[in-house]
Amino acid sequence: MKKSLGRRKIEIKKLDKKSTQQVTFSKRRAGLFNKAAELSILCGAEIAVLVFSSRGKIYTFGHPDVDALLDRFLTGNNTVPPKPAEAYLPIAELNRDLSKAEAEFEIEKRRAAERSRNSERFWWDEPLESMKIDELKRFRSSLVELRANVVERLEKIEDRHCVTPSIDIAESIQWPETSSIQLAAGNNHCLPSFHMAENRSVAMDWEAEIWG
Amino acid sequence: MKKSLGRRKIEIKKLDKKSTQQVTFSKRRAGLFNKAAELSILCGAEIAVLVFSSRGKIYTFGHPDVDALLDRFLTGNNTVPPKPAEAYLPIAELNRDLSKAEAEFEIEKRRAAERSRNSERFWWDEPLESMKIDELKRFRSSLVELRANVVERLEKIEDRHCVTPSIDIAESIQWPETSSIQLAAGNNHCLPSFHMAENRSVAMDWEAEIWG
DNA sequence: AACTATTTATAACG
DNA sequence: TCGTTATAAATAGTT
Repeated sequence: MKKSLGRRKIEIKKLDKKSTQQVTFSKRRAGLFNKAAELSILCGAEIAVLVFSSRGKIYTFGHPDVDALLDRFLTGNNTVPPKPAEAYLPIAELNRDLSKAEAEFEIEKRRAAERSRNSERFWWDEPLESMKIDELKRFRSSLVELRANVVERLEKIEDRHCVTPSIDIAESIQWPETSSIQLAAGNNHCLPSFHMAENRSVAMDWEAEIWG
Repeated sequence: MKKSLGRRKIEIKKLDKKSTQQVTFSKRRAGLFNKAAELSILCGAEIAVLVFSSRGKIYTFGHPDVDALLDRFLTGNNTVPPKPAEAYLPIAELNRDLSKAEAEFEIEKRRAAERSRNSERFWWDEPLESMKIDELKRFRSSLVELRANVVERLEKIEDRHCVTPSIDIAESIQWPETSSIQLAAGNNHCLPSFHMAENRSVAMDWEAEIWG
């Protein structure tokens, strides 16, 4: 007899139920750190992982040491085989044939910034094709964050009370050579409830607006 | 007939064979970044992952932005991350610019189509790894979700504003002060993974994924 | 870079 | 939060 249905497939989108999100956050954070540890051991890689929970709590994993890795990353003191110089050069330097496009893009970007400044449009309305890929990722992230913040802010207004943002001490994982991996457990605070839109026709209108 | 023995269990220790290590590094690094992306989306977490290969090559994953997260971590300024001022404009202005933005968006799309027709390759047309395509899929669904939710919340707020005039909604939702737009190009720490290049069919798949 | 047989991760539940 | 279980997802070895 079945004691459980077992694992079910889920869509990768923000979990609406806070309890589920909490559990999933703990489990997957542990899984992520474990994957990072395995990768570093198997391949001799050095890895730092920083995780900020939606409530601002920090969890880190680092081998051999988070701060050392961050310092190495930020100062560029990456003295082992020098990374390709192009990795930190402007895109325009990558391919001369694209210089014209690059210039166009820069101009378009300035225009966009100007428009945003004038409130003629919003940053999240920028044409997607004018962004490079990591900007797309940042854009997406901003949207997700925007949504979270709008919702949270509206919750505050509706509930007529303020929520004090918490500042938590980082729970860090640093591990000595060849030791077994320790995973820190953390507790989360409640998230503002978040409801999916029920008016799908409106959603589809929006979708059509963006995706044509 | 068995075409392979399938996955074998391995001990988590440094891989001795270089070729194996390289392949494993690529596979698991992609897996790690994917896990990080899923966790950040599912739980609204902000995550930065830095990976230094044994040869010193740097790969990073960041949500929403590696540099911003590192800065947050190092400065201990672990409050709610700053958002573009535009994200907090009065609600009344949210709807106003949509049609204009849509029109501009259409123009931008046509320009892109034109470039495409001329076989003018741009750096953002470079084919992506499956992982990044996956992220873009999630990006799109996040967009749709965001729009649905914004619309829903605005409708709710409008109703409430009529019923309970004790709170000035528009003023409450506005953010005090923020400076710059996030659209400006930052460092491109993920560049190594953008160098895959030269598979046009994949690029077209990616474009189709976005423009549907 | 594909392909599978397996191992590993994890969603739902108690 | 912890344990269980069934299932989804990742991936080691091979081609």
